[in-house]
Amino acid sequence: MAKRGSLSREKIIAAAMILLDRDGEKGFSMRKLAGEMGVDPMALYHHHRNRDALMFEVMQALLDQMPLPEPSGNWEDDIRALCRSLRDLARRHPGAFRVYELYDDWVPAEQRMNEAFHATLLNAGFTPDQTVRAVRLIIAYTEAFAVDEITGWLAPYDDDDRTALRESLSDSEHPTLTTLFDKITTIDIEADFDFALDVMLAGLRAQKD
Amino acid sequence: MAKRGSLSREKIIAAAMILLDRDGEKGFSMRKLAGEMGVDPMALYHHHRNRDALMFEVMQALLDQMPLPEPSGNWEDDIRALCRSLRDLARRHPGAFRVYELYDDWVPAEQRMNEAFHATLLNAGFTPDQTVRAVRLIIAYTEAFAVDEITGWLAPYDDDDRTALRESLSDSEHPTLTTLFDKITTIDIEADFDFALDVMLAGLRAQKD
DNA sequence: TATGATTACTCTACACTGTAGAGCGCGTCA
DNA sequence: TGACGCGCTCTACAGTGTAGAGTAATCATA
Repeated sequence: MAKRGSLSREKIIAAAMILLDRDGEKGFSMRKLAGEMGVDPMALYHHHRNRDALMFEVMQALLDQMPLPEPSGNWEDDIRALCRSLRDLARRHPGAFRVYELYDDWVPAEQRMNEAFHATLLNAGFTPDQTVRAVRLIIAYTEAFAVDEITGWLAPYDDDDRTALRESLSDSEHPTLTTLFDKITTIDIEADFDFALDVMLAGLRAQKD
Repeated sequence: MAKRGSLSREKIIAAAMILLDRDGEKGFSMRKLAGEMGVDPMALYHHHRNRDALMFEVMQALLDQMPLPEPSGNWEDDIRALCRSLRDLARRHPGAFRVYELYDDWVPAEQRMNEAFHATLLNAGFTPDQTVRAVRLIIAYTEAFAVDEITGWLAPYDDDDRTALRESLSDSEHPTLTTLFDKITTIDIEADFDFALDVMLAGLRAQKD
């Protein structure tokens, strides 16, 4: 039997996060986590009601780790910084972030981040309606981008992917994709992210006037 | 024993799609599908190598059902129409669409849609780089929006959600969210989608010059 | 220090997943 | 009629989450 103090809510949450980030969301199981911690699977249930409850705590811990950059006075810079911080969080904890994205209630810990986004835009002079809608757009995109990034979707295509794509294209049905083949398969992820932020911020700027 | 001709690749795909849309991605299982079709679970494996292979076929069928609106000559209208068509597809097949979103290779059938998006922007005068990046932005957002919509994330908050949100907010730590409470909980989904498209298109327009 | 209560853990078991491998019977062709 | 093969079923296994009962270590009290 494992030592008495070997488990605690916090230790389990921390270990779950490590396992998630190492083996991915699909690779996670309660039994595996218990094995990792040298303990019987059911021991975990003494500290967390069930798997979902544990995942909820992991998400809280995840979101608590997101740094909120200090407001600079320039709303566009601030939005950029917030988006980068969110994206970085996903890269630091890809597994936990995936869990967060798959979860379909909201997590109280997101309110810290939400407050920052909303305050930035509202203080910049956007109307309440614009603010709320703009935040939904920006966060939805940034999280989608982050998920694409951590699942390897935005890495430059390797040889297998290139030939697979080539074979799925017919010159007659996909002339544009054929033309753009090199651009599509060579991904500059930083430029992509910057481009998207530029577009959204320019669009928002236009809304103000 | 079930009648001989009761199964076929296509019938299984169609039945899987119906089951997915009815019970959701989590509610789907091979055994349940077999039960639904009045057949032993293993019978399905005679027509599809395994669950993943079947899901792949479902995604193909899904994407083949997406109508591509005729180009109008106005690139902004065309992008709007494509985004609406993609969103409508998700609403018609929420379960299957969810599977598509969770899948982490691409599906050949998406190339039809990709071609339309890329052609619209390239023909509108965007550079190849701009075109490729803009399409990634637009599709990433639209799909994220569609997922949020079909998972109920963008429905107006009910009473339970409102009180839960209220309780997770503290006036001192979340002054902006407290101020915006009504706007946040009253979601006008059509206005949201239009707003996001307006912003992205305005941003893209600005990139052209 | 002895005794009882509580707490932290383990064990067993169940219902559910996907799917490998063998078996069985109908339909078609020789 | 006989043989063959295709389409389906049966059984079984390893994996999942987790309920419920059992056990042992610790703490509280006398």
